[in-house]
Amino acid sequence: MTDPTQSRPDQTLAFAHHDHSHCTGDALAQAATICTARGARLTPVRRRTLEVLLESHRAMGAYEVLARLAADGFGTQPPVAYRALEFLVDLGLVHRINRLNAFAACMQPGPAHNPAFLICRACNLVAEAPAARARAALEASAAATGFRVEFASIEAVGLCPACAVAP
Amino acid sequence: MTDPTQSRPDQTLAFAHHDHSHCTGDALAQAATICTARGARLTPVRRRTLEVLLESHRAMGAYEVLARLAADGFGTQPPVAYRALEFLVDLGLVHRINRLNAFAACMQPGPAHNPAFLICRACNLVAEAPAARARAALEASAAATGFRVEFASIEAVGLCPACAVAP
DNA sequence: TATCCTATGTTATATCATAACATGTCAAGA
DNA sequence: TCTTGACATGTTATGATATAACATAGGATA
Repeated sequence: MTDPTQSRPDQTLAFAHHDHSHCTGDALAQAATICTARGARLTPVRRRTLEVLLESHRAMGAYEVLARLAADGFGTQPPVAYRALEFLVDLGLVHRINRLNAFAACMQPGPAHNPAFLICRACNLVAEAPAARARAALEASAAATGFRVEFASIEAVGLCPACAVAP
Repeated sequence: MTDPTQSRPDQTLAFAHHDHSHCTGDALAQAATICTARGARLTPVRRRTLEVLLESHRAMGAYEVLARLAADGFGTQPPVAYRALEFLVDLGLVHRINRLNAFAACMQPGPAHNPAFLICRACNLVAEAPAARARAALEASAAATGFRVEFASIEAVGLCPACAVAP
């Protein structure tokens, strides 16, 4: 069950080993498409911000992202990172992980993609998991109190398969 | 006059009008019981911290709590509030709302109480909703990737019944 | 090419959180 | 009773996260 070589549902890259440069390239290409479709501009800082997150494949703090941007010759002050991140979050290309005050690139950008996050407390990798059922359950529960859910964040902390084996 | 005009599931006080001083008293009494049972001390600062949260019935930032404590003659520096809050969170008497970087008193303290939070974006009230089903769905989804969930936070933002009517 | 909108950059400051250490309190055991 | 040790409370200082406000630059288009 924790064997990463087994076949699995296609919704998530999860924690399995995979050709990371490949999935990074895919996500970047998708990002460009989505930006074009929305009439938004994937400028150099924004693009680089997304790349940084895609390459690390984990949640990064804004200041950590900023350091990378500064090293690449972009601005050195917090708003540079926060603005790029906000842009990407608004387009659904990056997710904010509230629990960590951090940001992670979205692995399956697209409409209505609104996953749960699985945060490994040992290695800090963040994976996305389908959350449709959990959201449905939450909305039913909320509806019983008359509350109308507009947005929900579902974040789990635990151990990823690799770390569960060798903690 | 604890009269919600309709009957509802008993798990949550939710957003219905209710005798707030009454539920505050109940929660305080429960808190004392839980502390005793755990061999922990509900000291004046800790007790007052819980009262402040119970009275407001919404999520409050640590510095907001601190201001109240300082006004009541307790310490004036951040650790005073953060330590009391941490103590209460550890005992399950207070929840941390990651999305808001804030804290809210637990309305149904007790074992294995691990609700979802419903945050009204208009009036900032926070209610708890049963999350067992949503958690089960999340765990199933996570298990499919081999991830072992140890803790999950489920937070929804939206409109409470009152604010949905008169926004 | 003048103009407007957006993006990028800066300085300064707000907000949230914890490390490190000093003092006080209280109960258990010498 | 006195000592001791654990825990609680308080402080100063600093770290970490985030945004407000304003200046400059770039590109699209009337």
